[in-house]
This record gives sequence, C-alpha cells and structure tokens, in this order.
Amino acid sequence: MSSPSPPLAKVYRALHAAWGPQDWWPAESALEMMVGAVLTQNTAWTHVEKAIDRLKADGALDLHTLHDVPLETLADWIRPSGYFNVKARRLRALTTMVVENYGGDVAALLAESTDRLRGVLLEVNGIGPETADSIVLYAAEHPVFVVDAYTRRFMERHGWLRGGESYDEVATVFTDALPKDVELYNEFHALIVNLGKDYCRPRPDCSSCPLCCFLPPGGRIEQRQ
DNA sequence: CACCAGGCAAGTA
DNA sequence: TACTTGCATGGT
Repeated sequence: MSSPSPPLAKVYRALHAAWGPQDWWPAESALEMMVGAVLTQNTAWTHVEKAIDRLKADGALDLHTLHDVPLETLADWIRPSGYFNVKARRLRALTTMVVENYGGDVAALLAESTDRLRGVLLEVNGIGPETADSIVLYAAEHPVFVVDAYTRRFMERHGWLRGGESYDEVATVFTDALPKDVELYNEFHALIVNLGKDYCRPRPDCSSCPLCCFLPPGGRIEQRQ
C-alpha cells in the first residue's frame, strides 16, 4: 500500500507557466559548476558569484591550480562565500579525488554511471547528498532529484510530507510522481528554490501566488512559526 | 540591530 | 540513532 502521489506534474506546470525557465546552473564549465556546488552550501548564490569571480580573475578556476595552491590561498580566494576555511578543505578534498582517481579528468569522473558517480562524490569529505545530487543533475546531467530545505518546506506546507523523512525518501516522492527527465528535474528544483521560504503566507489577497490551487484540503498553507 | 543564505561533519547523549 | 554545534561573509 502506498499513499497517492502528490500532483507534482501539475505543480511544476503551474510554476513553469508563471515564471518560465530558471536557467540553472549558471557556470561556464563542469568544474566551475562543481566548485559552485560546494561554495553555495548554506550560502546565498550572490556571495558564491563573488568568490567565483575572484577565482576567475586570478585564473584559478582550474583543477590543478585548485589542487596545488596552499589551502590558505584557496581560502582567501573564496572568502566572500563564507565558511572559507571549511570550504577550502572541501574543495581540496574534491580536487584530490579527481586527481588521484581520475587523473585530473573531470569529464572522466562525470562519465561514471549515476550510482557510481553519486557514491564517489558522497565519499568526499564535505560533499553530502544535496551537493552530490546537484553535481549529478547539473554537471553530469543524470536524472536525480535534488532535495534541499526549500523542497521539504514546500512539500510539508502543502501537506505532501509529514516531516522527518530521509533525503532519499523525499527524492523518491518526486521521482515516483514524475518522469525521469533531466530538464524537468533541473527546472523544478530551481523553481522550488525561487519559491523561497516566504511564499504564499496567509494574507487577504493571494492572487500573485501560482500555487493557490494546490492548497491542502480545508485551508490555506500553514503559517511557519 | 537581528536574521539568515541553493549544508555538512563532528561531537554529545 | 537523534539532536546540537561550528563554520563566516555580506545582504536585507
């Protein structure tokens, strides 16, 4: 027995009709995309852009440069993205994995099967499920659904999750309800992030919210504490 | 001034 | 296993 899938295909169409393509992931290369995935952990994207701009300005957005410079130098480049000491170690762990196991060839890493790629990324200290799946979806372009805090909040507010589900359980709700399609998962995740945390708060006029027709039975979306 | 952003790992009970 | 805490800048 399984509970009915939430109407995620309809939700996606409503969001996409309202806001259009989100143009994720903004990056000129797979390496830049992977670096951004680490730098954006618990961090606003505008700050990540500053850090990536600094790397580019110094010609440092290169696997071997990132791998060879002192951690202190790396940390200084990425300072605007916050947690710079932690993230310097995480980037170093990532580049070390690519150098030691893939001869420094990012494309070779991304050519792994979905499950192997996800597993290899999760082995890297500092890469958890969301960062790994962001790389698998946006860099390798395999159809995995990226679950973040916004995804859970959005699903819980609509009554489609109770809360407390594991990462993989939440991802499965999406992959069970939708076709396995890279473009779809790409746009849907971006649209959910675009919803943000303060959408559709109870208010007299909710006409600007594209999701009013998906309110839970008997009411409006629950207000956050 | 407070709050928090496209998380994760390590420590504690 | 299930919480809690540290990490840090910069925008609102």
